[in-house]
Amino acid sequence: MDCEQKTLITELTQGKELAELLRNNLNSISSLDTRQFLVEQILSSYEKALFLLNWGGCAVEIKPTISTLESPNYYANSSPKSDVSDQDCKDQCQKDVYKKRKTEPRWTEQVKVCSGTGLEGPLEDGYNWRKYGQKDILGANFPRGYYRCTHRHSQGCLATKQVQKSDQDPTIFEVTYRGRHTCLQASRLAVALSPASLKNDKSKQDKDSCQVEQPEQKPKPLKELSFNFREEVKSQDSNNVEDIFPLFSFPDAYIGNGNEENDIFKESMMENDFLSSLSSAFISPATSDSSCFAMTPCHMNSLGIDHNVRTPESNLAPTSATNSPNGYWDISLDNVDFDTNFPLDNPELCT
DNA sequence: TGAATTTGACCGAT
DNA sequence: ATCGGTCAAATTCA
Repeated sequence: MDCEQKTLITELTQGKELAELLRNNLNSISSLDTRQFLVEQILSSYEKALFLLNWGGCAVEIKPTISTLESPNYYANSSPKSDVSDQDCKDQCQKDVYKKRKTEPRWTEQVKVCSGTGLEGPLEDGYNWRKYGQKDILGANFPRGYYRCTHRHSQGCLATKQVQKSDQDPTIFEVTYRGRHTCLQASRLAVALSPASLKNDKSKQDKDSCQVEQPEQKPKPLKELSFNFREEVKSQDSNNVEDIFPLFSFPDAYIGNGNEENDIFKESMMENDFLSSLSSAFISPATSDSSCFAMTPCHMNSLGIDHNVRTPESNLAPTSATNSPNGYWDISLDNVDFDTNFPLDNPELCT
């Protein structure tokens, strides 16, 4: 086993132990700071592990994030030339941003809309999105809507998604996600767990129904909690391991801030053993990092819901979780549960 | 009145 | 030159 793998296992093991520690702390009266510290440590471990998987090597470096790339200071500080005009710098920044965005993790989720429920149109995925464009796509019957995270400017979150009604089945929306959410959308959970929202969960989609350009996503309850209103069909479309191991982050509400809603959350977690399911839930690429309530394909299977997996670039060619052209996807969802037996030393995973 | 959406223009990739 | 993705001014909404 080489140094790379050892470091990787060390980081993942550390992350697991920290997570267990955090779980124990949830039952105690430990301070918020303690729990936040644990969360930060967990995130740090996973970030390092992801870096190793992405770039290899033993030395863990800090690669610039998108937000830092887009920061004017980043380029100002990184450019050795002082005589570069502002315009040149701006142009270069723009080019690099485009390049970087092209390398963002990307995956597609298909959302089947159940007619007659009053919930036509893709339900929100728990994040707040703002529409920034719409395009007619060559060869497609329906336009494609472009959405970015509402917190793009306030928190520098660069997650985006594209929503397009399927040509084959207009009841299916193909949602392509790009980039991870780096924002903290605490309202997602707080709202979701409020008794009122749970009571009135089915709601307010009427305005947007049956429009491709519809999925207006203002802060609303987590629909993953009522996933029976839709089927999710997910697919992988990325060579980026972050799709498989999306950054695991807790919104504020997960961490706890002492308010009533959070108490409800904690009770809910204890009652339903939510934490025990997080390890599998958070690997759901379609819901990315903090969508801990999302159903993974495994869950869907367990519920007897069919799912197909396909990639846009493969032109709808059916594939499976274990049939990916890229090596990372060979880590099938069935195998990934952050079990201590996770086969990191399997050479096949590194091809 | 601020936030969200619409839509034509612009830009980079191919 | 064309296409997909993004920007940003205008418009609409709450």
